[in-house]
Amino acid sequence: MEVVKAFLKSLQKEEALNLTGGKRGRITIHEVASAAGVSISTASKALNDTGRMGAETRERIKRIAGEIGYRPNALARGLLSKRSFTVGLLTNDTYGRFTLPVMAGISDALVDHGVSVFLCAIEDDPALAQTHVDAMLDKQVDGIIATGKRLDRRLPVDLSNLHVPVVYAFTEGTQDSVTFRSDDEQGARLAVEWLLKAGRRRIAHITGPEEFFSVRERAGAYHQVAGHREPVLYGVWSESWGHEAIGQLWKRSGEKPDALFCGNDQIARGAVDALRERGIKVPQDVSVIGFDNWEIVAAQTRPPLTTVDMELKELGRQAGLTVLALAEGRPVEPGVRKLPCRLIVRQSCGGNAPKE
Amino acid sequence: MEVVKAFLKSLQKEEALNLTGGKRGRITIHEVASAAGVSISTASKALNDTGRMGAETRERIKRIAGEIGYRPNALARGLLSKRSFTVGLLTNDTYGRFTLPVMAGISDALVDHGVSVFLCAIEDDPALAQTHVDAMLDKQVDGIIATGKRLDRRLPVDLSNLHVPVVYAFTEGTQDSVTFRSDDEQGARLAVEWLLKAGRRRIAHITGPEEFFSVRERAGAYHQVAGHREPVLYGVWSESWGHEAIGQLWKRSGEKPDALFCGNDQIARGAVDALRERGIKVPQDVSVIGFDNWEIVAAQTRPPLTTVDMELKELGRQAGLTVLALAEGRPVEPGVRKLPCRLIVRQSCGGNAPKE
DNA sequence: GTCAAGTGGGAAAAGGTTTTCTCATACAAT
DNA sequence: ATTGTATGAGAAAACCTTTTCCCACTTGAC
Repeated sequence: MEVVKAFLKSLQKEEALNLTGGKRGRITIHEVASAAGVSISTASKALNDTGRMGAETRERIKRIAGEIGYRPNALARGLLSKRSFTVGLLTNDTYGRFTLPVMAGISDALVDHGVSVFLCAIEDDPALAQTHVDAMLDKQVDGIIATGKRLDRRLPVDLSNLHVPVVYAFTEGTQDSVTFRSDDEQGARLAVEWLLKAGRRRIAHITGPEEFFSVRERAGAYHQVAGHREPVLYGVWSESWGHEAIGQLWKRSGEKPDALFCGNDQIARGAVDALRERGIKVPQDVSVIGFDNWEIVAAQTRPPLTTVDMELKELGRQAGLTVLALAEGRPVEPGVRKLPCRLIVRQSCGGNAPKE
Repeated sequence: MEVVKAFLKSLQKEEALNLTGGKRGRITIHEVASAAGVSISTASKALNDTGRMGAETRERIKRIAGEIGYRPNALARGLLSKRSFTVGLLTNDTYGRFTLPVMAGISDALVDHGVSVFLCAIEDDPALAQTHVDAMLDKQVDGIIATGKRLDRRLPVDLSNLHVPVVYAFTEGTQDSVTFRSDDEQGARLAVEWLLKAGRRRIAHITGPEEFFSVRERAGAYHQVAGHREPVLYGVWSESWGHEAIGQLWKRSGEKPDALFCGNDQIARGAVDALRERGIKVPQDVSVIGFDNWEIVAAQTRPPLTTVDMELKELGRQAGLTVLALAEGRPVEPGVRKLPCRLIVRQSCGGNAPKE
């Protein structure tokens, strides 16, 4: 309601603006038409390469439009076409660790199509989420992409019966929706196989809380590939847990691990630090591999971490293209699409950098 | 006659709606009007609390609108009012370290006003930047906020002669524009004074590249408050530089510093690690203070870093409110506005946690 | 009984664009 | 000369709201 009030006020102000500086009033297709001495219909058809007209007329109109700096009003166009060339990105990942790459991918894929992206950060606040969704719907977004920080959690808002397409990326979607996620199992396999290939045999797995779906998936792949040689240490997603886990492992009797597969880069970093404090050399004595490829952590660790990248930008790109396809009415098969992870080789494992 | 025609038309539309499953075609004010048995003008006036009509008529229309789930089409509204309730955020900070808090502040301030935010990440690519700006302008944004990762650099695109208001936040603006930035001088003073208050006297300053404006400003404040007791070590913004700087300092003859004021949290972290490796205790032997309050770094350091927070979210909030004011034609004094920093007390300095 | 003022509500224009339909001209074929 | 057929271009409707008139009716006063 207060919105409307402000709106009234702004209308009054506009005249004042005209008086003060004449900044208002964009160039419309009417200006183009009258400058070219044609009707607006002809101008429109010329600019959109539709309709029939003389080639030289078309060219002339286009030229004039360019010269006077005409740009079509997307609001008017959207009103008619029911396409706003706008999508919304909804996220509850306040920190942006996952959202930012996804966002970059979406934007990257859609900017060529003239689509802009509303970013809405909702912090697990259902009311805020609903406010944002309503605002986007009012603005006639062509679609919504929901993203989060966890594969097995929903956003705190129901997106299932909207009249615009919804695509889920890195968060749990509804039945019959399109969902993009990383293939954590494959990523974990990549990591463990790399350690095996480096000749390591006693590979430990230090990871996050067991209730995370991706933790269980990665641990499963670890068990499968590594063959249960070492136990899995579940904890939290922090450096200090990585540090502490090394304490636990080295307190035990028997042979120590010669490799660590860590659930994320922060844990890996904590572990590497702990190993250094014990005088254990990475990668000579112990190889360490992380997960996430969070540059700020992985690249700044000494030595820099070899790690698994979930290719979130590519994930965002595909989510963007998919929501666009849906918006244009092209058919898209519903279901969960797993995108492969990629191993980023740095120096914490020995081994060589990848060819590419 | 007219009435009958409109009625027929609406009937047809409704049938079509029912056939397709009801997903297409949002509810418009026409539906509200016909459901309430009034004209669309009356419906509009009822919903906007304008015009004259019976109180019970107004209430009835509002109730019906609510019941059938009417939401006004922002495109149509915007076309008329020339306000889209949309602003653009332009950033070249790919990593999001600075942009994300700023974005959060903007969104936080504007969501109550029904304004949504386009996020455009341009990676120092002028062509990409222009594409995004054009797309936003076409979509009739009410204003643009430009933000970056450095106070003394411009975005690679000229925003000076747009017909929408532009506000700069954490990036260099043009003459006569409104610019928000952190008060790095005050922030640095805060840090050094805190160290002095903790009884430290030999305070070293390890910081980033001298060509950064904020580096010089912070160093200036350091000199002023600490009284030149120790030299300034300029380097790069990385942990390894912090690590190396400790090497340089401790290689020198004479008394060692008893406190470090670091140019950012990464440097501080590198320094803390280096000190620990030398068996020097933080904060008992040396107090360390960082800058940025980048949680992922500051909170995970052992011990967690006391650091200076630039209050970027508040900065974003003010930038958002300012661009809104400008969009509504309210007068705003141009110039640079410095926002105070805040000291976040953790454990790397001794001292107590703040009261609040 | 007429007039003025007040009240409740509607018709229509406006905003910028696209699209469908119609019209006018020219030219070829009959 | 008449019909038929391309061809080029314009008029008008449509998208959904808001806002500005304007009309019809009631009431009270003279």
